[in-house]
Amino acid sequence: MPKFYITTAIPYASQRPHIGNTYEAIFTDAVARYHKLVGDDVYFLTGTDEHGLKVERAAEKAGVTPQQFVDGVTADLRSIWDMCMVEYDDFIRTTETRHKETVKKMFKRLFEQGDIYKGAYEGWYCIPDEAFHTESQVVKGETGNLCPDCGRPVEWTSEEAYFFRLSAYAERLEAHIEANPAFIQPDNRKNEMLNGYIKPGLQDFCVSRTSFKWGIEVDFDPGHVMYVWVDALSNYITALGYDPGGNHGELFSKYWPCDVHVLGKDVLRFHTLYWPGMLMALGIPLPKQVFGHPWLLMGGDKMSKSLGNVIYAPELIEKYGVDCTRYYVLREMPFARDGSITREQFVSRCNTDLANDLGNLASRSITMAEKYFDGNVSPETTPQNEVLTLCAASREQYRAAMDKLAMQTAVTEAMAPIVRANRFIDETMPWVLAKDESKAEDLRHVLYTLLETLRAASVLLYPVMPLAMGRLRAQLGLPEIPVWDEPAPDGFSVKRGENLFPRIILEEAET
RNA sequence: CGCGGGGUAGAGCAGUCCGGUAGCUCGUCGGGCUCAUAACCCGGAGGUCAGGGGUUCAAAUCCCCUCCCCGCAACCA
Repeated sequence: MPKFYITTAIPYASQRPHIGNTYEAIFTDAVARYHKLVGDDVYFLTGTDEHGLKVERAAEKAGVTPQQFVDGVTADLRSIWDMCMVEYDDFIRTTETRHKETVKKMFKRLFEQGDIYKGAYEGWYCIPDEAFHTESQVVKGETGNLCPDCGRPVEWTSEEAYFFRLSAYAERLEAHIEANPAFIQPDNRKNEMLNGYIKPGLQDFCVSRTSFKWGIEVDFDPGHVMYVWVDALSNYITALGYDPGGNHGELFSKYWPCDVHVLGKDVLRFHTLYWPGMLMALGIPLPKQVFGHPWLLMGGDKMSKSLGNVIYAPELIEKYGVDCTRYYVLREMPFARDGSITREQFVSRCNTDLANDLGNLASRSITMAEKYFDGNVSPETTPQNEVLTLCAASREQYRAAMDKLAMQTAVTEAMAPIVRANRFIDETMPWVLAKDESKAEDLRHVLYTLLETLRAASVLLYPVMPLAMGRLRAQLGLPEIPVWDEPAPDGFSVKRGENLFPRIILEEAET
């Protein structure tokens, strides 16, 4: 049984995750569920990045300790992941002892072997805010540069800091990226990494600070705490029981290297340059693939608090259900280009695809099966027709797309037979066949075709909508959880239940 | 000369790599059906494919130029 290790990036625990962040977890979950479906030994890791200045500040503002603060954010995040039916195997928090202890050892080892060195971090420093800003961040004022946060003057300041010697790995990184076309996905991002960062000259990056306290201590140099990269990125191996001394846990030996790191396009750089650089330094194999997914935009705009256009998953789930929410983001997000969500688009997509096409097909098919055959549809011979041929084709297309992480294509392929089957009903007119007793076997063939189409779809769409597909399968008289090679049954014994996807009525006030 | 992504029917998009009667979804108009969640099925209208020039028998698609929009600052994936 092939193993499949997949991760999300770990969201920063400074605030509640919105639907865009949540999309990443849902996407990763769907991929993980797909791999379980086809029989892989899947390990799915997610978690939270809980250190750093912003958390320290947010906690202060909230009047709680940083630990109390991240405890709250992480609990909320986990409840959102649960509502979204994101079923991870492990959840790592960077404030956990198991993580911190390993990271300290890693940091020390990297320092001892010369991959981490002490230097100076320079930048524009805002004294009242106690924060550094880069040249591009500061606001140009009449009397000098100003803090982008508070508007007060900033000073060019230097601070002692440790750096990771990424420059030493530039050639190896470039060679690896060139030699492994699948390493960076989507493809166009590969050139961006090569041309935008490696070729102009890779800079060493800062891995410690002395200007804030909320971080993992550099134990051989009190006063320094780790700054994001070594701390956060290493979660992918600390969670598996990696040991810088070589005494790895069972999970690490079994699941590393990672099959795919799923993350947002904005942090692709850190995962394709910084992280591999660190792994090379530690002598660990690189992840097989890093996928930088596009962003979910609110209409055409970036989702942001300041624009006040942020949507959170719980709100959608409470109103429209977990299946619609998952379906929307997975169906709507392209592979390489930003997707979009608005309430109108959401409602339209769910009504059209789920209520009108899929839900209604289930409803009319199962109702007819009960009406004409008391729910037992067992034809004497197995029908063969265009619809069933399409089912087989869609299954292959779906699989090919899923293996490439082309979720939108996979979902669209899975839905194709549903649309075809609705037409099939009009073509065959089962209500006419039902009036002629000599056509009973024909009628059975029609209904079997419809039910079998629904069964096939329930398998493909299970990773996307586990709850609704489980319900559909129950109505079809099938086990709730499908397997990829589930054979088409000789006959169906169905029982109608609640409508799977009630139509959503969008009220004026909600738009 | 900063980098990148876009500009195709009212809306959202595919097609552009590998030139050959312009396609999908939604909306709209007309028709059909009655098994179904006012759902489903069929048909119509609607586009000088941002603009200009070039190559070609033929360009949304290849080449050159111009214009416009969106990211690359921030909370943020």
